[in-house]
Amino acid sequence: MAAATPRRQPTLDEVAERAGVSRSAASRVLNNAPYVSRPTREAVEKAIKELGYRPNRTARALATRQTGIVALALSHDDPALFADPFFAQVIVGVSAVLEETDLHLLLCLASSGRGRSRLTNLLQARGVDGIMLMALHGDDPLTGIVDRAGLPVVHGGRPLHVEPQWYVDSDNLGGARLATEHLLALGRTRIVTITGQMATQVGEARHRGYREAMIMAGREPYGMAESDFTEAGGAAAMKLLLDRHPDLDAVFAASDKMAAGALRVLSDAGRSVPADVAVVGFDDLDVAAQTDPPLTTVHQSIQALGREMARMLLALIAGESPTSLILPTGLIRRGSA
Amino acid sequence: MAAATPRRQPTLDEVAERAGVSRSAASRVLNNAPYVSRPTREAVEKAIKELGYRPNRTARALATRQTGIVALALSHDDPALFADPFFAQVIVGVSAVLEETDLHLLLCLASSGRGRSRLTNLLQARGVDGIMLMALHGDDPLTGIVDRAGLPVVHGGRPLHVEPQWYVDSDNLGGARLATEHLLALGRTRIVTITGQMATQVGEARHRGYREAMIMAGREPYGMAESDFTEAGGAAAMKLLLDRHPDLDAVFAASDKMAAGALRVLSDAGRSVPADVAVVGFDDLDVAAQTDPPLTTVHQSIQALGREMARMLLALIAGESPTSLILPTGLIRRGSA
DNA sequence: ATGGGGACTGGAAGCGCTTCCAGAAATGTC
DNA sequence: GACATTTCTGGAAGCGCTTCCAGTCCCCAT
Repeated sequence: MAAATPRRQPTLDEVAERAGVSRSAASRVLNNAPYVSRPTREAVEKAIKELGYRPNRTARALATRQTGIVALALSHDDPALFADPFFAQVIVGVSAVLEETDLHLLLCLASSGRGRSRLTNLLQARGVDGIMLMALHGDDPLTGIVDRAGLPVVHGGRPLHVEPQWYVDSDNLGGARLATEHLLALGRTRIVTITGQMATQVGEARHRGYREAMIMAGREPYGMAESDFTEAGGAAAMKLLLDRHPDLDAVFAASDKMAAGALRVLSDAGRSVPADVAVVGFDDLDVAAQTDPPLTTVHQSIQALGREMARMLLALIAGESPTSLILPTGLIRRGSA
Repeated sequence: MAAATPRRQPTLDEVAERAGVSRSAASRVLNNAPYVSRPTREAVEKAIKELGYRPNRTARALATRQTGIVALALSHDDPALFADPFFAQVIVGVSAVLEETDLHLLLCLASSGRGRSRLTNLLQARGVDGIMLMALHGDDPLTGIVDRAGLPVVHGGRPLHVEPQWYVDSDNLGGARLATEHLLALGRTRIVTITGQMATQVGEARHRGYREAMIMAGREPYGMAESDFTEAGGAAAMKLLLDRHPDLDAVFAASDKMAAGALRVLSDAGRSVPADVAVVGFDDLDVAAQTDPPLTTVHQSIQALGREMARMLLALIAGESPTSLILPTGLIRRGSA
């Protein structure tokens, strides 16, 4: 680089020499291993301070076979959709836990083929000590790649048809049930649902929660439209449902964004919320508090998801056998239901 | 870990042995260095394939003194505010460039003291080959830490009172001028501004752009209120300004979120936009297209910022001397002005 | 005095790769 | 056919750390 480094960083050998001890001794004080005498320790510490010595991470990694780095791999159809605050929340959660350790976070946006092969490479080259994976699609090839790596792997959410050994997931099923039960408790009977993509585990689980709640209450599922978790998608689905079931009196939308779209359509159609139609969303994003009326929704903590993923990975790396987690969701009552 | 790795990954020595050549020869084909005969190359390639060999990243890093990792360090007062899509955009831009190389991205959320010392450590321990820094506050201690590391450093945005050697920045000054000039061209004369924090370079630059445009047009700056880039802050500032300058006929808000807040207050106050009051924002976030009326604003591409930062860092690592960049901003005309 | 056991120590062998170098082999030149 | 080049090769020395191991030293019970 153009901004020259004045001189090499000092090495452990130099520290040892200056302290008048062997390199092994110096290494021992560095890792504060047992069997180091007071004078040795002090001499080494003095030398370290005087030289401004910092152990070289790479060298240590080679010797210990531990890189001190864990990866978070994110997959999404559209790389630009990484901008979804969802991912940011995961990262915040993960970082919060890692901050307490001396592990660092490597971020892999692995949507493209190129990204996937980079990830494969990273794993096989033992570039990280473990990996957290958020693959949102059912049949994401990442899942296989990562499981084959022979490294500790924690999944965020579950792929559609397989149960990974270690995962952290939100209780989507339970949350959707909660939402639907709330609507039923309100006396609504003609409850429809707007689902996310049924090809994702999240979409499927939230839909199943709705169905189960309806059936448990002795009712047939009243109507559903598959959408894509977006506001525009939610609006389109709502139009469709109004058309097919003009007498609907409640809707459970599997995401807040879709709920927001639905709210807009309902208002345009002259239905008042919650009087004519009660609406419940899912996610409890910021948007939920800002709709008109404010959205009753199912809360899940994405930061907590990130945190638990990181904790689980740490445990795995430490050789423990943690158990997979399903994080609780809860109903937040606001104005729309 | 509990999921046992079946067996060690093969090493280059084993590849060499199997191919019947020396380790140096094998290394040469790996890095396709010159002076490798056809038969040697083929024998090694065959052995690699048969063994499923992958060069160990750490070992290579130690030998070459290049980790193949670059860091992106983000600093913010409130770590939770990392959820701002701004950062996600930067990451998307950076990743897009890195994807074409074989460098990986290490993400450091370094708001806390702990985060900062971790970063310091990482740099001094030569854990990365270079670093990109987004320090939003003027006197962020990160700036000093990073500059002292003796590693290639690229700044995103400029700290308040210093000009880093290598940076990429949006043309905040020019954009603010553009916005104000647009308002002037519309015949508005009583133009006020809502600024972001003046302790940040962005806040200061956008305010200066407003002032300069006013003065160039032969007018005194008509009124300003310092805010904090948020919607709530923008609303509060707008109230203040309406109070102090009831006859204002235009407002330049230094962020779209503040503009959205201002719009809300104006509408509550019975002022129609743009008839009574013209409004221009800054950033061109998604929210700008969704306000009522849609917001005329200054566009800047955060992804491009990320991309250019990454490119600049690559150049620096390659030993070149790139030149700092100021990315253009442009006016997007929508309904509010 | 004697031996047994802990507390320390430094030498040496790695970790898995790159790279320098001296020399062998192949090629070219007249 | 003699010589200078050029291509190719493997040995060996790193990169900067950890860790095993065989000792040395010292203290205390016998």
